[in-house]
Amino acid sequence: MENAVDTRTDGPENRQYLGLRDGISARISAGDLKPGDKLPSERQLQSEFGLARGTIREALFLLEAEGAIFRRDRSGWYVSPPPVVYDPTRWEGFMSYVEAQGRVPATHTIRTETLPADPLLSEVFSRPLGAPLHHIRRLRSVDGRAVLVEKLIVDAAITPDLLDFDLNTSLTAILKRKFGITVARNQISMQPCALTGNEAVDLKQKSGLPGLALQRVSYDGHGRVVEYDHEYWRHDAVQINVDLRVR
Amino acid sequence: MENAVDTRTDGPENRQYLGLRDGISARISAGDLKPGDKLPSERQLQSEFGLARGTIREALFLLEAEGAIFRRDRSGWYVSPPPVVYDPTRWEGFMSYVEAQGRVPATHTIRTETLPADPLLSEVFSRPLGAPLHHIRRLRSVDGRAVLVEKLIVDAAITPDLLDFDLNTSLTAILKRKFGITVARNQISMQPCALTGNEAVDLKQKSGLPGLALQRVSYDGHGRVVEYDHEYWRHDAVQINVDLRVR
DNA sequence: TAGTCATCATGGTCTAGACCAATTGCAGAT
DNA sequence: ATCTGCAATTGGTCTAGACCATGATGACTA
Repeated sequence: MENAVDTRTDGPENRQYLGLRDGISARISAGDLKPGDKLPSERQLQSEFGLARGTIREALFLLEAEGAIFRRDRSGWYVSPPPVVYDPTRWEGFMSYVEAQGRVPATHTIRTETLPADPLLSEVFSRPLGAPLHHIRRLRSVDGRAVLVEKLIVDAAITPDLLDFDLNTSLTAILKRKFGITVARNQISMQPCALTGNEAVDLKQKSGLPGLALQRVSYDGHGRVVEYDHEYWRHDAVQINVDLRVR
Repeated sequence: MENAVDTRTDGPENRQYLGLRDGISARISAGDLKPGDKLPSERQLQSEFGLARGTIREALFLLEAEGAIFRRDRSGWYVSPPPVVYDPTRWEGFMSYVEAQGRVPATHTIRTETLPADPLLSEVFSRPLGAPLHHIRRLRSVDGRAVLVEKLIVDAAITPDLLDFDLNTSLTAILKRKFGITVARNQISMQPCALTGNEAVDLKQKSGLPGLALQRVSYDGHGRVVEYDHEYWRHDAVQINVDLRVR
C-alpha cells in the first residue's frame, strides 16, 4: 500500500468515501490485491488517507455491498473470491458443481433431528399432522469460506434411516443410491434478503449482511414431495443461471 | 409513537441498535406502522430513545437491509410495501403481472437510441459487427415507487421501427402484435448486487443499496435472439418464483 | 510436542457534535 | 388559483474521540 491513492475528487461531488472505494477497487482490478488478500486495517487506512474511521468504514461497507471485499469478524477485511455459478435445473448437488468449477467445497452438519410435522409442513408434504420428518441443518463452504446455511426437511417415511448416513456428503447422492429417489421437478422461490439471527451466527457474520434466501420444494417422478429446502447464501458467493422454456 | 419501546436488553447482548430495530419492527408487525407510512425523523427517534444519531441510523440501515423500510432521499424513512412476485417462466410482461397482483405498474422510458453492434453484442445476437441494435433504457415503478431499471437491446433488423412505438407500454405486446415475435426460451442469469452509478441515480437511491441484477437472453421459436435485457431491481421489491423440470 | 494463557491488534459499538444538500412546506407575490 | 422564493426540516457526510469483544499471536508451561 505504498502508493497512496488521491481520493480528492475536489468538485461538487466530494464524497470522500466514494474516492476511497474507487482507490481500493482499482487496486483490486489491477491485481495489486488478489482474492483472499487482507486489506490494511481500518486504522492503517485512516492514517494513510487522513480520514476519520467512520468514513473509512463507509467505503469498506460499500465495497462489501458490491461483493468486492468481505470481513472476518475482528480479523480484518479481505478481497472476495469470484462467486460460484448455480444452475437449479442441473442439480447434481453442491459438492459436484462446486468442484466442477475448480473450487473446494465442504459441508458441515450443524444439527439433525426428527420432528413431527406441523400444519405447514403437513401441507407441504401431503402427510398427516405429526408425521415424522427429518430436519437437517448444514453449513457449506467454498475454499474454506462459509457461503450458505441450509435447512433441509425430508419425509422420514420414505427415508427412515437417513440420519444414520454421513450427511457431510452429497444428500442427492444418498437419496439416489440408498433410497432410489431422484428429483424430477423443483419449485423454487428466492428473494434478496439480509442475513440475521441464526443464519448470520452460523456464517460468522454481523447481522445485516446482504444475502439470497432460496426455498425449494423437490418432487420425484410421481409428483411426491421429496425435500423441502431453505438456503441462505452470502450475497457475494453465488450467481444463479437458468435456462427456461417459456410457457 | 407515544409508547416508547424499551431498547435496553441489558445483558451481554447489549447492542442498542438491535433493540431499536426490534422495537420498530414490532410496530410494523403490529400494524401501528403500515406500508407507505413515514417513520419519525432520525432526530426525533434520537430524542425519543436517547441514543446518538449514528446508532439510530445503524438500526434503520438494518431494517432497510431486511426490506422492512426504505428511504426517500432527504425526505424520510417509510415502511416498505410487500414485494412483487416474478415468474420468469410465465413472462407476460411487467405491466400485466404487476396488475395481476393488484398493484399499479408504471413505465418511464429514459432513453432510446440505435447503435452499431460492438463485439459482445455482435456475438450475442449472431449478427455482424456494426449491425444496428435498438437500445432502450426504462424505469419501472409499482404503486408510484421506482423498483427497477432496465436496459433492453433488440435487433433492429427484425424490428426496424420499434422506437416509433410507445415504449411506456408492454414491449412484449409490441413485439407480438407489430412484429409477430414471441419468446420461446429465456436464458437467465442473476446475482445479488449493490445498486451504484446510473442505476442508483435513476432509482433515486444512495449508492450501495442492495439489489438484484438479472440478465436475460430471449429466443424465439427458431432459436433466434430476440432481446438482450439487463434488469436492476431494488432488493426489497421482488421475489422470484420458478417451476423447473430437472434435466 | 502440545496445550495454556496473557497480550495485542482488529473490527464492533457508541457518543456528541458539525456542516452540507435536497426536499418540503409555507408565506407572500402575481 | 398559481407561482416564487425563502426558511425549516430531513437525511447525507464527516470528525474525533471512547470503550468493548473477539480473534490472532507469541511466550510460557506441562
